Amino acid sequence: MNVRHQDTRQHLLDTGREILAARGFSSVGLSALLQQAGVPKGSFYHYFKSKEQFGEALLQDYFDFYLVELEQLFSQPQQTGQQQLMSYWSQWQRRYCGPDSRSDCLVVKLSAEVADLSEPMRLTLKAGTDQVIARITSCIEAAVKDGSLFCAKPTYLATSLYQLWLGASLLTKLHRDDSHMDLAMKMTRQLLNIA
Amino acid sequence: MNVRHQDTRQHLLDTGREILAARGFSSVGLSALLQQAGVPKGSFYHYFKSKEQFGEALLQDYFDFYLVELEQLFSQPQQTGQQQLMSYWSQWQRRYCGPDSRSDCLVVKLSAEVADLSEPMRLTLKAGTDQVIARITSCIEAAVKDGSLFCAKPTYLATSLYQLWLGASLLTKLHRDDSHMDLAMKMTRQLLNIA
DNA sequence: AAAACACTAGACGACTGGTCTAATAAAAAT
DNA sequence: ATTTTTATTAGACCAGTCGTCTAGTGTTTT
Repeated sequence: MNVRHQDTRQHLLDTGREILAARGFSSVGLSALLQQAGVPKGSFYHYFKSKEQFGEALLQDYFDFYLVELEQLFSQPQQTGQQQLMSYWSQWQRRYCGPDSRSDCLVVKLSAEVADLSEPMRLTLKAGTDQVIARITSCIEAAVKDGSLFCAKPTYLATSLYQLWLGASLLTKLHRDDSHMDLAMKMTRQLLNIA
Repeated sequence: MNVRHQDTRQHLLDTGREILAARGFSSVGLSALLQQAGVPKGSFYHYFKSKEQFGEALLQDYFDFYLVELEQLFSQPQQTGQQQLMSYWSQWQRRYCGPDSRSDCLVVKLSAEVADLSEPMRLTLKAGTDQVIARITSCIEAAVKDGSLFCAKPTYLATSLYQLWLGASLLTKLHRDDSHMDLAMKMTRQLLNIA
């Protein structure tokens, strides 16, 4: 395994994430990607066997990163489970607001477009979101155990909250303001019984 | 205003809605649309000045139709406000399930893709969803008045529910099963305090 | 009967799409 | 040092993109 090989490959994935998060999958051509990455066009098919497989790898890479980040957030020992949970939603809220309106959540940006377009990409998104929800669920369970939260069905709560924030993010893309994120936060507090 | 003029134009919009709901905006070429509609290419630019403006008209047409449907649902005098509301979510649930997996909700399908691509289309989607949420809100208000529902902030509730169902629909596109719709329905009942 | 208008036909241009083959550069092996 | 193998790139390729344009067909209106 050449190190430069991995470098270029990762560089393409990083650049791709940036562009796809802003412009979607179909409307981004390989030439745009390669030009921005500074990689010659001929090289692409050396690193990926197709654009679709590139998208799949990119999503996988995204979730790998996302889940590590989530793990860090949910394993702060000095915080209660409830606090850990809330810092996740706060982070989501923060990222989707402000003037840098471009969201970087690939789930929001690509799910609808890609689900009917590519089975491998759809399955990667499905597996990734399942893992995220599962991790949120286990954080809720921990919060119940440490007494910082009451919840009869952690799975349901985690899934519903994730649904809520996805929908709110979609509407934020239409509105370009904080209102839907703010409301999602309000509703989240309510569902978690936080005064 | 020629009647045949409106016919062909409407036929293009109908065909477009079908195709865009399945394949998105960017990945659908005019030729595919025109071929399926049986309309020659030369005609397209007589009715619409660009693909973008076509998309805008299509979304407007979609919301016009959707809001009429919603109005019918919410003006059944023999039903309580709560029942009217629930039949809306039931309809949403029904449409997104079953083996005909292709959802026909353009908000779910196009919002993320189009928001960063076309300002006119983004604004049409924004205005449309705002109207839908407003109509749901007024249904909730009616339900509060007729005593079939208790709710302190109808706007918040309507928006949150819409967010929830949007997110659930997105995940349904990834999963291709009923689970997320079922859960959204459970959570909806809970939020409306229905036993 | 003529002039005006509404609509259709599809070739065309300039360009971009993803993909692949053939050539080069680098590394390993002899 | 020379061959063999591998890693990487240049650019051709053609089908497809959106949008334009001219020529022609109908249909009204005058």
